[in-house]
Amino acid sequence: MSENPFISYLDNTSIFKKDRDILRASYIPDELPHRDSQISAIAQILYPSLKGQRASNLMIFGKTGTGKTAVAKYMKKEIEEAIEMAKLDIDLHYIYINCEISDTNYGVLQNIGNRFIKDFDSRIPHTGLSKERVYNMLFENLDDKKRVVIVVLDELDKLVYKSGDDVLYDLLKINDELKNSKVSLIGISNDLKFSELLDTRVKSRFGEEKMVFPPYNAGQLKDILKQRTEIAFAEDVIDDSVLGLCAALAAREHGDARRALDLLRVAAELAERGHEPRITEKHVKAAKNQIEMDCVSEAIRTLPQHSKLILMGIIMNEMRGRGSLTTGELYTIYVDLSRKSGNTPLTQRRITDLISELDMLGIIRASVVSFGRGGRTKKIESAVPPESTRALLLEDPQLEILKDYRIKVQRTLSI
DNA sequence: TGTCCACTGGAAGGGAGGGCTT
DNA sequence: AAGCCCTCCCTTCCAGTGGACA
Repeated sequence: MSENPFISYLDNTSIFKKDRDILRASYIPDELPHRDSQISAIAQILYPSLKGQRASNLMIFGKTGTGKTAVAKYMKKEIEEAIEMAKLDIDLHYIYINCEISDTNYGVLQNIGNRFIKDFDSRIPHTGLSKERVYNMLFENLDDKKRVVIVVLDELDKLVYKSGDDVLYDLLKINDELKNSKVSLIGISNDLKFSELLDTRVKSRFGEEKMVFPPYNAGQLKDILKQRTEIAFAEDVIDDSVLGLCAALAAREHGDARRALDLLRVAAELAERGHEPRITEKHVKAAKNQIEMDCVSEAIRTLPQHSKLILMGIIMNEMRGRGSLTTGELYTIYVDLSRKSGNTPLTQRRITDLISELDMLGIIRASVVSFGRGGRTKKIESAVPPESTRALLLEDPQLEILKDYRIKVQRTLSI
C-alpha cells in the first residue's frame, strides 16, 4: 500500500507557527506600523461620535496597499474598544462597505439598511424595490432609536464611476431628516481625480475633511513584513535580507503593502511545499512569478464567453506570426470564431467595449491610432503569453471546438 | 485647406431575469 | 396575475476625431 499523500505535509509544520492568513492584507494586526499619524488624525475627526454627536465626513485618498482599508477596519476595533473601556452609553454602528461589491446606489442603501433590520424576513431584497422605498426602509429602521452611525465606503470611486453619486447625496442629506440618529461618512478611494465627478453639493459636504495616505517606502514595508513574520512564522525561518527583497520588490510597485505580504506568503508556501526549513530569495523570486501568472490565469478563466472569443482571435492571429490587429479585422475574426463555436456574434459597438475591458485588465494592449484616410481605429495586441493562454482558453468546453481552427482573413490595413 | 476613412465612445433605450406590491 | 422597479447585457444611433491625401 502506498503512503498517505497528506502525511508528508502534516509532518512539515516548521514554517508557519500560526494561521497563514496573518500574511494576508485582510488580516488586521493589533498595531499598524507607520500609520500612527493617520490613525490619530482620524481619531480626532471621529471622537465627537463618542459624545453622541455627528463627526465630520472624511475622504481618504491613497494608492493600493497604502493601508487605507486596514486603517479603516482598525478604527472600528479601536472605537468599539474605547466605548467599552469608558463604559459609554452610546449605540454606535461602524459600518464598512466595499463599493466594489456593493457597486450600485441601491446596493449600498440595501447594505446599510439591512444592518438595522434584525428580522430576516423583513430584510431588503437585493433587487425589486424602488430606490425611494429602500431609502425609506433604511431611514425608518435607522431612526427608530438614538444611534450614531459611521459608514465607511471603501473603493468609493468604483461606485461613483459606475452608478453616479446619488447615494452619496442621499446619505449626506439624511442628517437633515433624522430625528434621533446621526450619520457620518468616510469615503476611501485610490483615485484622486474621482472627486471631480461629484456634484458640487456632494463635494462640499463630503470634503469636510481630507486625508492622503502616502505610499510606504522599502524600509517601512520591511517593518510591516517583520511584524507579521513574528506572529506568523516559527523562529529562524527567514533572513532579514529575504524580507528586504520582498519589501524592495513591492516598493518598486508604488509601495504596495498588499503586494509585499502576498510575496512573503506565497514564498513561505513554496518553501513549505518543497519541505524546506527556511524561506530563501529563491522562493521569493518564484513567488513573484507565480503571483503574476496566477493573476492573469484567473482573470482569463473567468472572462465572459465573448471576451474569451475576442482574446482567442488575437492569440490565434499572433500565433500565425502576424502582429497587431485593428478593431475591424478583429471583429471579422471574432464573428467567424463565434459562429464556429455556436455563439451568436455581438455587435461591433459591444465588442469595442469588451476590447476596452480586456485592455483595462491588462490582458491585451489596445491603443487608438489613426491611418489618416485609412481611418481611425485601435491597434490591438495581446499582453499575455500566446501558447499558455490558448491552452487556458481551450479548457472552456464551448471553445474546445476551436482547437483546429485556422484564421483566414485578409488584412485591410497594415500596421 | 478641406475631405474622407474607419472607427471611437457617449447616449438612449430594449428586454430578460429577479423580486416586491396590490 | 398584473404592475412596478431594479440590474445587467446588449443594440441602435450618431456626433466627433486624427491624420493621410488631393
